[in-house]
Amino acid sequence: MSITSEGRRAQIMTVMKDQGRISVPALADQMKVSQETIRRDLKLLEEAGSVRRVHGGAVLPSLLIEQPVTERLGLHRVAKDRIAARAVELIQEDMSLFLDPSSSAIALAHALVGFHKLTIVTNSLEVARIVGERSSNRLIVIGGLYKREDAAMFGFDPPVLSARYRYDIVFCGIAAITAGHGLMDYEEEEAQLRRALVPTARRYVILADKSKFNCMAFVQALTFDQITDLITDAQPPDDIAEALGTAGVALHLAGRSSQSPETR
Amino acid sequence: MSITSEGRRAQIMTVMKDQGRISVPALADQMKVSQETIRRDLKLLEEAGSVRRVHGGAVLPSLLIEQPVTERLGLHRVAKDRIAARAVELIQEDMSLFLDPSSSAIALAHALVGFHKLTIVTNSLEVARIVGERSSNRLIVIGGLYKREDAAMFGFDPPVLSARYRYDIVFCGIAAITAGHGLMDYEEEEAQLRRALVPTARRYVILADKSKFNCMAFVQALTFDQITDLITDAQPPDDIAEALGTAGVALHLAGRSSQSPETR
DNA sequence: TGGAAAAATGTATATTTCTGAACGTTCCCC
DNA sequence: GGGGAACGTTCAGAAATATACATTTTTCCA
Repeated sequence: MSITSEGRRAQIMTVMKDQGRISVPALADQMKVSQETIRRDLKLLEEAGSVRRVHGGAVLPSLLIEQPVTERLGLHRVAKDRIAARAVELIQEDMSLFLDPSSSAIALAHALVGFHKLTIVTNSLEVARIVGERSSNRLIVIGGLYKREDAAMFGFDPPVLSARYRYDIVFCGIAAITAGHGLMDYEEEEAQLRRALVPTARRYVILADKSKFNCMAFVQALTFDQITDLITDAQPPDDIAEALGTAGVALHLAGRSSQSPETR
Repeated sequence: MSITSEGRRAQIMTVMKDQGRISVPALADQMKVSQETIRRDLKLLEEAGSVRRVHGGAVLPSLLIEQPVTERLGLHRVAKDRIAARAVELIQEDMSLFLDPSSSAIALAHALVGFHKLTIVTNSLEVARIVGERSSNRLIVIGGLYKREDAAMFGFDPPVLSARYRYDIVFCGIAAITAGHGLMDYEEEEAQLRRALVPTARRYVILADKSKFNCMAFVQALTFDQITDLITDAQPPDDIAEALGTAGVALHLAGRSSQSPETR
């Protein structure tokens, strides 16, 4: 069947995705190798993040994610909340908004409870849940194939459907920003969605905490001149600030200062 | 089923989320391990914050008890769980299923965690959330305008999209059943969806607890000869049973017998 | 094409982890 | 306060894993 060790590991992943979990003896029997070899394979696959090892075998990591999705927001939660608060200042009743599947957009969704007459469009299951449960705004959900990593729907509909609408503001998160490469994502599908939204947006707002500056991701999603606003929580590096200025992007700093300029 | 201890704890969590509380002896009996092992599992799960231990067993921590749609599920919860357990018996790996936005379908969604290779299509946000979080099955969400009362999407897509697919089984709840009027809904949109699904279904299964018999609703959604199976928790009245028989609908009774016997 | 180095695999043994039973303690209910 | 059920602790056996080393296979350069 497969002679190389690499091929065997690929086979293991096939079985894993098929069954969700697998035991070492079962794999050894199936692959006609010793259990030790299987353990070495699983060790490698674990280091690659493809599986999670447990006593007796291994399971797919997705099966173990049990924390509520609200927890996943946790990484730069305070920063995202501040950014969301700043984003709310751009919103007025009766506007139509698009929220993408990013943790920043989830934070923003939470902050929308004060509004009642917005039209909110999203392909994020989490954003839909929050808006659907907690506000009286109009909600339109974009369907498609569900991607577990993003907790969102992709595939056939997003490009088609989003082109049907015109948004007063599109809110998107982003994986990475550099002066040279613009705005980047980790996955092509997300990048495609963000590009498809460009012509539909009167105003295109990127939500990005400072950890996104000057790191890299795989896919170039947007250039600076395709967006209109960037909301972040710290002054970006000089080269990025200059690129933003050249492209005419409005920079909003979210922080204690911008919360209430008055001494109140 | 699962040999690993990790898998057993995952199973315990499944039972927990299903029933809200569980006793040590019941779990030991169900998992075929000693009560001591169960106590160790519960200890670990408590440390992880997944359950709260009480004398005699464990309960879900109050924070994890969902209120929105699960509230509705509470009404005839035990019956719906039994019906879901019976419905699972009709399902096999690799099947394609449609789940509608009904509390019965939500109960069924919870019961699908044992499967890994299903294709599940739904326009219910709640079903999507459950399937998306807790299983590795393929999930396709139908988009549209969100209706708060149903926690589901309706409007432009359901009739179009559902016609794209062919389902091995369509599972639907229903508001009311009488011998004379067939299967009824409260709202036209739900009825439209259920009618639109008829030509796409190889098998059309209605999930209905006994409280649905001989009450009335506004919209006639389906006739008996449009469905193939009815799963319920009590023998229906004679006239309905006769109508089902005439239309060739298979009647499945879900009861304690088809469940694992509980000492409680 | 040898043939040695490197990688992969198998085997043996030590170590860790898991499990169940025994026994003493705690808690609940009458 | 007492009986019984539930709980925690400890220990030994079993299972799984890690480590060390021998053996085989592959690679690749002279």
